[in-house]
Amino acid sequence: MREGVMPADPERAAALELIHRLREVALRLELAIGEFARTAGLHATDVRALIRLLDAERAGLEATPGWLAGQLGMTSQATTAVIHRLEAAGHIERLRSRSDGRSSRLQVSDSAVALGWQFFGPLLERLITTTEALTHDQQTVLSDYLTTVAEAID
Amino acid sequence: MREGVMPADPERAAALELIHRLREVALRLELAIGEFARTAGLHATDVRALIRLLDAERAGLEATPGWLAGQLGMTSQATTAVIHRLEAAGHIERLRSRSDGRSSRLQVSDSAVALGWQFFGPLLERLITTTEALTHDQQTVLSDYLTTVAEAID
DNA sequence: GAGAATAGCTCACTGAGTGAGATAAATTGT
DNA sequence: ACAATTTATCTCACTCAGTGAGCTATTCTC
Repeated sequence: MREGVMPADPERAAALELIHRLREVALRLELAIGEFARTAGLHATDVRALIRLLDAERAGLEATPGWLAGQLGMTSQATTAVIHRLEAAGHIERLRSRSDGRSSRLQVSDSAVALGWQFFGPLLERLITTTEALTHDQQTVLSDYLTTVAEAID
Repeated sequence: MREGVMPADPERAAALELIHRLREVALRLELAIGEFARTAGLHATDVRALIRLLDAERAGLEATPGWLAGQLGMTSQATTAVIHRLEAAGHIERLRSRSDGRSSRLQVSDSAVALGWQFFGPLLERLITTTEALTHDQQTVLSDYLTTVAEAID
């Protein structure tokens, strides 16, 4: 069954198993996002956009439509549509960028944050509990590993 | 800035940071899938379907259209379309299920595996190297954590 | 074996995302 | 200072992925 792809190297097999588990988590997160989108009357893309906008806010970056397009891996036109949808739903506000007159600053509204908190709150609490149960050293290992993986994907 | 969502509890803040990092990995994986889909002339959904089918094969499960629909979080009609696209592209084969005459068994073709290996191979090798660099204990911590997280999401 | 439930499909439709091209602000060259 | 170029975003027309309604065939239940 698919020889050549998974040779009988136990170390390698264990590493693959772990990577598959990580992918499994990624996939389930994506499904959760889709489910949330459905309950909120949004699309998965819209939710992903909101998440990225909140990330930008947390990191202190200025979120512009162009930046968002890059984050979503979509064209600027599609991103324009996403922004219009989110704006119409009252989930984001478009403020003028004072550094560049062509661009605009995107800001997530409090209502959107509350909505996300309502849906993802319980899950997040569970995850926090799970994470806090780890020792500081274990958390460091995890954090370093995830950082390395994120860079490897890019 | 968004008071109340992230209180000044250092333990909690560290846990949140870690969870955000995990989400970051999930997001980048999704982007990589989208990029692969584009180069292969497929859609992100199609690639996700192939991944799930390979997962099923690895786990020794019989992958039916209905099962796949559930895995993708989509309707059965949309899944039918996905299957038709993948079948037309020669990436999967439809075999008759002998346990249930209404259903069919989906099997990923060798060409699709080769295609995926070609694109994700280098990334996978990097990830394996990163993962193998960990001690056995560290791998166990990671594996357990990821398993718990996956269950928490469900 | 009749009735209910289940697995998958076709059809008609909506709308998300793309390509081509327009507009307007910023940057560069002279 | 001002024309030429580049950059950031948007509009328009179109394609096709995904949904809802409803059909057929097979399996399960009594």
